[in-house]
Order: sequence, then structure tokens, then C-alpha cells
Amino acid sequence: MTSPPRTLRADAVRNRAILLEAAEKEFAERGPGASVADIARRAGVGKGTVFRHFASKDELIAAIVHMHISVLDATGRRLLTTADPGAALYEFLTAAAAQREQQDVSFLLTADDASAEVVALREQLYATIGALVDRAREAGAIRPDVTTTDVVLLMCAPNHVVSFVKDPPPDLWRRYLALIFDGLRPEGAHPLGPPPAPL
Amino acid sequence: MTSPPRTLRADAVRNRAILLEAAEKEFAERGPGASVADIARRAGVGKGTVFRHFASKDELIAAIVHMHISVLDATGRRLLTTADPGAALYEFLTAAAAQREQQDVSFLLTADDASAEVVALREQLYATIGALVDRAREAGAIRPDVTTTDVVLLMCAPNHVVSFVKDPPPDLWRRYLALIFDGLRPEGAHPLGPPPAPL
DNA sequence: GATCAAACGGACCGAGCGGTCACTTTGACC
DNA sequence: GGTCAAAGTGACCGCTCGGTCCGTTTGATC
Repeated sequence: MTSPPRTLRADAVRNRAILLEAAEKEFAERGPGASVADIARRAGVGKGTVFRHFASKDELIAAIVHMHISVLDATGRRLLTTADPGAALYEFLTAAAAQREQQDVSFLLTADDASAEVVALREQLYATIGALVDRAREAGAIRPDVTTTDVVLLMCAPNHVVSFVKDPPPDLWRRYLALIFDGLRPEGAHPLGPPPAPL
Repeated sequence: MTSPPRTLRADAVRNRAILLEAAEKEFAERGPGASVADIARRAGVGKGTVFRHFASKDELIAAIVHMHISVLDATGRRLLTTADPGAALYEFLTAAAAQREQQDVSFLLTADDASAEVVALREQLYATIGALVDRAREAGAIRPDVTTTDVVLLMCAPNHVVSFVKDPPPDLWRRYLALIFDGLRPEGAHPLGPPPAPL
């Protein structure tokens, strides 16, 4: 239990940030098979440095997941304070998809070997989404039978769907987000005509 | 150009079928990273036998994709002759999702290094889906702005969505198929209340 | 600027991968 | 049942990967 020193050296702090950014890009481009060596090369550091900061590749992945979930949760909490519950939920889903459009690491969420910290964070995000969904349901913006789990599961669909086309226009996912969200709405009106069609 | 003999030996025919089945299961369980050695072991043959039948792992994958697309296309063509165009499209999507529920190899479709034969087959399936979509649109069963590409891209979503939950009930995908399909319908009525919610 | 632990780097290791090959087994045909 | 090419086999090869290790460099502290 000899806890390591609390304060990192300046270069260590800098390299850790560079590494996370490089790993994020590498995973987004090459998928989960991206190699640690490539990540190190992209960051301009030695491979050993990667393992100094993260005990294993899985731990590096966990750190990235941690980042993404944190940002998303903060966005969700902010939207809980806005006026229109339906718009808030839609905006949250838009933010989530937009985040993944830049760096799609959604495949990392499947990892069920997550650390306790990541699990806790995930549950917190789940609770935040639950609050958004409850508000939207009470406001009649979505069907009464739509659950939090439904929204969580459907959340990643727009990006995944778009991933099948070779060079998707950068906002194609908006079309599928609109289409899918419409499936969650009650019998009433369709709000906005979906964005331009592909091909 | 010394073309190989036309007729396979009896044991070769048998082993080829066993191999395809084993590979299908192995890919469905372990994803695209499933190893050729494991597939051979599961089929009860030597690793060399795999490469006698399929020149490379990619060619084995292509053969499986070929099978799946063929079956799906046949189903689609059959449904083109039925009475209700909206129901036909919905039934087609149900069949596609049901097929993937047993053996989800949808990730193999992303492979853009496909052989000419697979590409041709894929285009044929695309045409069949296009016909189903056109019929449904003309019958007013889906929105006028929904394209064939939309349907193709959304086709895999129900299974993918479900893949996030650990032990999904075997027909959970039906819920998300219904939800997503509702998003494609025109302003009018929602047809059937979606199947039971998760959790 | 001397000191020293923290941080860095890259050669190195074992495991697992796709794919090959020389040898053995087997089924079709007479 | 004898023959022979087709089919099967598993040790083997080259390569890449995650992870380790130890000699070197660097930044904080005085």
C-alpha cells in the first residue's frame, strides 16, 4: 500500500494529456484493435511511457471512457435545468451523437470488465438520462411506455447506422437521430422534417 | 488456368458444410477476431483443411456473407409477391433481424474488400429492398422521403442496439424494430403497441 | 549546479495470429 | 483389392501484439 506520490512532474502531466488525445484518435480511426505501439508513436513518446501512465491497454481504454461519460453526464445535467423537456432530451441525444461523430469510441462501452469507478460513473449517467426521460415523458414529449433503457440503447444507433457508409456527410447521423426519435414520440405531430437524404 | 476438378469428393463436401457452420457460430460468438484455429477445432478438422477449402480467412468470411445475403434476398423476393406492401416490408425487416439474432455476423458486411461475386449479390439484395421500399412508399405505408438507403442502414440497428445488454431476452429486438419502423411511418396511426419493455 | 527520484525509451519476451508445406490418409474408379 | 490423385493433418514460419525491464534522461528541490 505504498501510495505513489500525489504530484506528477510537469512533463508527465503533459505527456498524459497528449497520450489520451492520441489514443482517442487512434481508437476512433482504427477501432478497438488499434495497437499501443501506434498510439505511442502518434503521441511521440516511447511505448514504455504508455504503460507507465496506464497499467494496461484496458486501463487506457477505461480512462477514455471515463472522459466521454463525464462530459456527457455534465451535458445531461445542464439540460435538466432547461425549460422544454422534450427539446432537452433531443438536444442531449444530439450532443451524444455529435461527440461520437468526432471520436466514435462507442464500442468501448461494451467492455464489461470495467473498473468500479467507471461502473459508478456509468450508473450516474444512467440516472441523469433517466431524469431527462422522466421529464420528457411527464411533459408528453415521448410515449408513456418508453423507458430509460430504451433511450440508452437507442442512443448509439444513429452513429452506428452511419458507420456503414464509406464517406458519410458529416451530419448524416442527424437524419437517423430524427427518424429514430420520431419513433419515440406519441401519436401526435412530427416536429421537424428530417435533414437531407443520403445518396 | 488449370481449373480444378468440378466434383468434390464426398468427405470434402461434408467437411465444407461443417466448416461453414462452425465458422458461422464462432464468428457470431467471438466476433471478427475469431481465430481460424478455433474454427477448425470446433469443426473437428485440422487447420490445414480450412485453408484447403478457403484460400484465406477473408474468403471464408465472404462465403458466410454470401450465404446470409442469398437467404435474405430470397425472402425479400418472396415478400414482393404478397398483398400488403407495408406488412411485406415489416416482415422482411423482421426476417432480417431474426436471422441475425441466431447468428449475428453483421459486422462482416462492413468489409469493403469484398469479392466481385459478393458485391454483385449485395447489389441484388439492395435492388430487392429497393422494390420493397418503393411498394411500401406507393402504398403510403412509409413516409414519402424515406429512401432505400435509409432502410438498408436502419436494418441492422435493432440487433446492434440489443447487443449492448448482457443477456437480452430472445425477442427484445422486436421492440426496437417496432420503435424504429414507427419512425418511418407517415403522420398517421401507429399500428401495433411495441412488445414488452426491457428490465 | 549538485542530487536523486520520477519519468522516459526502446530492445526484448512470450503468446497468438494467419498462412504454408511435406507427409499421411482416404475415397473414387477399374 | 490395387491405384492414385484428392483431401486431411499438424508442426512450422513470420509477424504483430500487449506487456516487461533496465539503462538513460529530466525536472524539482536545495
